[in-house]
Amino acid sequence: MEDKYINKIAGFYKQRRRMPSYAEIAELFGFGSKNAAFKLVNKLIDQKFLEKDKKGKLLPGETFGSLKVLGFVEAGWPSPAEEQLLDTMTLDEFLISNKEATYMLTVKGDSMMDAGIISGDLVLVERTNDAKDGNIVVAEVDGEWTMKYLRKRGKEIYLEPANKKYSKIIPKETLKIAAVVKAVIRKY
Amino acid sequence: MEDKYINKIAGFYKQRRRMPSYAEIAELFGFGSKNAAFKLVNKLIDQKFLEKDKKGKLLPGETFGSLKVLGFVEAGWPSPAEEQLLDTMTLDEFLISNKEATYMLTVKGDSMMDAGIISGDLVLVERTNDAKDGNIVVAEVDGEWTMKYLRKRGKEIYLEPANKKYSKIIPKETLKIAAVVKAVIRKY
DNA sequence: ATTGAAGGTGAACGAACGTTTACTATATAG
DNA sequence: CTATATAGTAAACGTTCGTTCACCTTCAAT
Repeated sequence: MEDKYINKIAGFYKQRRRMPSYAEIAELFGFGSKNAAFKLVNKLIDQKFLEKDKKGKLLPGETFGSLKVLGFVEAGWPSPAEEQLLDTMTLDEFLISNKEATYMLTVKGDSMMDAGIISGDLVLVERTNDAKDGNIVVAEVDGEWTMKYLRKRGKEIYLEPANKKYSKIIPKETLKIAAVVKAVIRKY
Repeated sequence: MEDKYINKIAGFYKQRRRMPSYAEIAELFGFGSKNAAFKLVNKLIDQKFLEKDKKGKLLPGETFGSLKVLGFVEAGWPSPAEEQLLDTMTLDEFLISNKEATYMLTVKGDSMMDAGIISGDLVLVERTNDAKDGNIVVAEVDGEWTMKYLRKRGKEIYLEPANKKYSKIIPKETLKIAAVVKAVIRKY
């Protein structure tokens, strides 16, 4: 019932990238008075769709721009009543810890196939200097750029594909690690 | 140089989930005057870090909460100068078209392994009624919930795993498709 | 029939808003 | 040295802000 209210406000937020003022909410719903908007908003706050600053500014509530997270659905799909209890989250916060240093790039080739990374996938990588053994890294080895597992065996450092077809790469001259892979994303 | 300015403003935005006013920006940097903030902001707008409403309200600029998107790094890592030219995007917008109907759930089992979906992965699914042949779907078949390829061969409808170890599932009684998989996410 | 929420209008409040103008100090360039 | 741009203060502007109060319907419960 109240869904169409949040939808309109969420629409405003999506388009304008900020929350509307009370006057704007009133206009949005065709109210003649800001007070009507004010009362509406207070109800939506009770229902956790919106939040308010200590300065009175509106904020998107918890269930606003966020995803519903299910465990696995062996028990069947949750009913609307159960949905209220679901955890929520935003993808950006979940996947990205350091925005400044995070990049997205496209995967080519099949050398990481056994790790579930296939050609066309997107990877989120973070520029960092402390790549650890076992991390998947983007690196420049002897002048060529690749994405492989990083292996450290004592002093020996080399790269290893996740595909039996290929063999490990031991740097002859230089091995420069540019970034480590934080997440893989495949979109259909 | 100017980085610390955006960082502070971005910090405010992250914490408070809205943009600061000029008075708040002034306070943030220890300015005694709103005008100092005003001038600062105009410079940051020139540099595309911020944007402004027609009402004068501040908005996060294009390079604000968004990811830098690289092609593939065969050409090496972009220099700071080249970075300015990179495309940017937010994950949420990229992955989610219909927030209301999108859920995230955890994958169990290895039946979709050959499609690059392994146990522990997260999948973004969208509740919909028009699943097409070839889609990966979350479905209830004869009372059990699974995630498989959907196959339609004329009138015949069945589910097919992406793993040679398993064989296709032809529903004896009921096949209820709850959602189709839109994206796969694996976090390290 | 009376009461009492709900849901709306309309006006008013002080405070905060974005913006402008005028002025000062401090560098930097010619 | 002088001119000029830069970065800041300070005060004032009209507007919009969130909020409140008084009032009017409509409709359901008592």
